[in-house]
Amino acid sequence: MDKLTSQEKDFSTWYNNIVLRAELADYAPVKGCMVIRPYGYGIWENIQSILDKMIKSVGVQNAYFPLFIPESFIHKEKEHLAGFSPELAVVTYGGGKELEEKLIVRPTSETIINAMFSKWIQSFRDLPLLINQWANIVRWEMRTRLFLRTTEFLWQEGHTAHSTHDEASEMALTILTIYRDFMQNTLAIPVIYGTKTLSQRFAGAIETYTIEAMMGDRKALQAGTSHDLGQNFSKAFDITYQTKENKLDYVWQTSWGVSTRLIGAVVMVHGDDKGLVLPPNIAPIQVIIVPIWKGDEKGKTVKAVLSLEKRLKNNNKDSGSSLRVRVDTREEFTPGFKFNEWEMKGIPLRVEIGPRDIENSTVTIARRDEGTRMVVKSSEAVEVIIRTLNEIQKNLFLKARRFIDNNTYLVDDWKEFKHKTGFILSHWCGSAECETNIQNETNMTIRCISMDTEEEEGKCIFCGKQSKRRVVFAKAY
RNA sequence: CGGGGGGUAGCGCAGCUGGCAGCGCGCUUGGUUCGGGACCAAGAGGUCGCCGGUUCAAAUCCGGCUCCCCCGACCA
Repeated sequence: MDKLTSQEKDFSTWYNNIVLRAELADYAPVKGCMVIRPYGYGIWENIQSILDKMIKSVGVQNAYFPLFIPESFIHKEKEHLAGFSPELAVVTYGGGKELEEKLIVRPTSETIINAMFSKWIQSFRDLPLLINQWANIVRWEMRTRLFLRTTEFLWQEGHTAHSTHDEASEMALTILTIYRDFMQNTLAIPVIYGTKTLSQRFAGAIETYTIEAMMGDRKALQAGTSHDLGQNFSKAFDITYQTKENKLDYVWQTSWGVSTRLIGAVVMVHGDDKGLVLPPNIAPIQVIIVPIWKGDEKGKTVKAVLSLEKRLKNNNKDSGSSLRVRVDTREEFTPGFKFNEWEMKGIPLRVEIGPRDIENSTVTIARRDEGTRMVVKSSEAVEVIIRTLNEIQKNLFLKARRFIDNNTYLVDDWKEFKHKTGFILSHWCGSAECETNIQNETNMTIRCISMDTEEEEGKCIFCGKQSKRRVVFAKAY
């Protein structure tokens, strides 16, 4: 097996190699599309199951809407249409005949879901209506990258309707908080969060909230969005309800989503030159046990290995959160080969049980995040493994946090601004013109107007006009 | 859409001054190994991206087409 291209040498090649060699995904026969392989899909399933519980915890229910959207629906909200029309896939034939009305393959489901909402919502008693769906969508992007931007991708999209703007706005922020917590606690990826500028707002929203993460090459990746849609869609789709006072009013709405892009983020935030590094909370395999034997020791070794596997799997079994463990008993590979292979796949912990361990009643435990090894008593193995997995989860977050901190700069000088890479906190006057000029000259965009920064008097980094707060600039994926 | 690279065994590639289609890894079988990518032996595996042309003869030369990847513009 060849060595990986290093991150340092070519981050993009490194990323592609990891995705392919860790068997997360493969290129599909259709341009811009990918096949998510079992190992990569296992990560997605873990993301789904954890995030799904969080979404449901605030009263949202799952449903499923069709892949096809009548073309006329897309035309109902004009900003939405303008934003999406360049990247739509359209079906014109079906059953051997040209269709009377073309069908759009959904690029997002606001239109078809809201068409249904207008049927379902009559009274204030029907509100709030809180719906989520796990689905695939299609956007005909010019340039694609595995997980980060593919023609078809998987995501969850939430769509809600409320009786007041305050309530809708609060919903959009509640979801933003859920996304932030999920990123940080589950994926171990620190994020900044805030609002998008007008020019980067979702097509049809009155406010777009975003969470942004920093990848290993210091570029930003938008990891999730939550939109305050105001009444734009309810007016376009005539979603009205009768108030307590017997008046007719339009509902206030939100929509929000995260996608399989998160898997790409995990790769680019935690991965290293040995391969993938997975946070234990989403790793399909948390512990890999590698038996090592010479000659006739096989029987004893396998017995010890299977016994440890059983103890790990039975731990906490009743609470449904038992450890995900696998034993690598393949005889056609040497231990050294297996070590490298499982490191490529990012397994958080490796347990080795060999002749020395058998003799001393110990096991050897190797951490993927720090590359360290320790020998512990067999009787204490389960306890140590659980504790270490927790430490790895925390350590990955702290390392990533430190990386962001070390690559975030307060910049007030234009020359300095142009030469920095990372998150740049600078003043901006608020004009779209400056935003565009800055992008043209530096390739950097405003990632978000962070909710964590205080108001502060200053001067726009580009034009020098008055500014009330710093915003976050970065080059982005 | 602009710039670059590429399509030859499952993967990575060589062969391109026409003349029996190769190498490494992987795969199969048997044996020896096993604490950081083991070794020996014997095997299996190909319409050289597609169409056409030149030639006694084309992976190789000529024309056309097509698909993929990377960098940029666009975007989650």
